[in-house]
Amino acid sequence: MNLISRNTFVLMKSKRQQIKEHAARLFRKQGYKATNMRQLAEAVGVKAASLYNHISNKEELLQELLMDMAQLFTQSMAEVHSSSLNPVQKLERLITDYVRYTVEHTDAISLLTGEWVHLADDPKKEFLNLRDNYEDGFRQILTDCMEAGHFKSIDVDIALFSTLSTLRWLYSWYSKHKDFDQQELEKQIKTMLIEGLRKQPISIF
Amino acid sequence: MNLISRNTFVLMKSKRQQIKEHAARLFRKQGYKATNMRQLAEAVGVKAASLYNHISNKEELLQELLMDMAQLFTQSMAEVHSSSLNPVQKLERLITDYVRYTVEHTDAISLLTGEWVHLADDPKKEFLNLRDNYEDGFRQILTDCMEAGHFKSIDVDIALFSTLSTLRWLYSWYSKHKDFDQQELEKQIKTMLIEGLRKQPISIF
DNA sequence: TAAACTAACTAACATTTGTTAGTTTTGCCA
DNA sequence: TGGCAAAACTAACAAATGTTAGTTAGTTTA
Repeated sequence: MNLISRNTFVLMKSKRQQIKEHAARLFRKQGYKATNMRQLAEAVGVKAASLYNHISNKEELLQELLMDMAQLFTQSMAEVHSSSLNPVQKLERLITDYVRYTVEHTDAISLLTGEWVHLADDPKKEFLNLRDNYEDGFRQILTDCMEAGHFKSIDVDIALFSTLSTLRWLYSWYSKHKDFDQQELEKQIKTMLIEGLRKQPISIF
Repeated sequence: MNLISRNTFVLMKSKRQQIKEHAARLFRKQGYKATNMRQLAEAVGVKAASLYNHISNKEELLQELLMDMAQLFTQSMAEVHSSSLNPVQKLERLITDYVRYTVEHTDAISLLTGEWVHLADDPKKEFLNLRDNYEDGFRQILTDCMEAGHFKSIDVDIALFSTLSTLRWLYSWYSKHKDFDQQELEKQIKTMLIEGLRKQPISIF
């Protein structure tokens, strides 16, 4: 005992969490392979060997960062799936969640696009499995939107890929426009992705 | 002399070119940092030291692969810029070129998104400079489209980012759909990006 | 045929890197 | 205050990595 006095501040992040956040920032900037434990240690303000009092190895960091994010998306999809929203509303919710995750976890989110290749076989499978499930859920919702007559009937895989591309790249755009209001960003992305897909623009009604 | 007898086949690629292509494939699959010269050598069918008869160092490979692609885009933009097409036609041409480059140089194109971070300072600046110029040209054309009244007036930076996201991610989609006809892919991407952006869908006319 | 060049090979190098062992410091609580 | 656990430090390791040196075999040129 106890967290309060040991860490000086009541809500102070655990050392482990601090390490993960510094790791996310470095992995993003330099890539996982190009980031070494001495750099990470320096960022944390400690010697390299001391990191191992809090983590078991380097890959564990990448693994947890990726899985933490994957869990968020899995949860987002589960909530949307079990809701009673209509397809277009479901799509909007997914986009809202994606924008929020991007704003709240910019560094970790950025790792989702390319760094998972450095995972060992088993965690890689696990990660890709979650990602595939998310994509399948997304595809299903897009299909529902089309079948309900709300959207143009373009190839659903191309629509899916284009939509996810925009969302997956968002962290990069957001990093250069941190001042942009989150609500406004969310609205514009929805306009771009949803109204852009809609058979008839809302404005003509 | 001469290339013919030395290489057995008249149109045989130079060893240097072969190395670059293997490098592109490995850099894409594993990342630049995670690919070592012994792996590359094995892929080429030679010992690591022998590579240095054809290249001067590892980074040169990445540098040339990235610059080769950057030149393609720079040329594409220059041609479009000096053409007499209208803004929407210009946009279509950029998309056509992008799809073609992606199909013809899938591996090298994939490196554009993340691997440039591993360049040394000077080549990195050079690369990012070309990329920025391309983005500026693209932004200008989107702006022209909007001002000509062809497109919705959404934030041009968001439209730019969303469009480029789709194009930049295309290599990933294409890799899983190699059978998809290039012309058809081009058409669908245009529909998605251009008709999707258009104020009134063509279908209602 | 002799000289020159190309491109392969083996061996080895200096660094870098992730990680461990062993030790010391720190701060809480009895 | 003395004991204890957490967490820091120093030192060192084994492996991996990019690259160079020196050599050799084969091919082209003079």
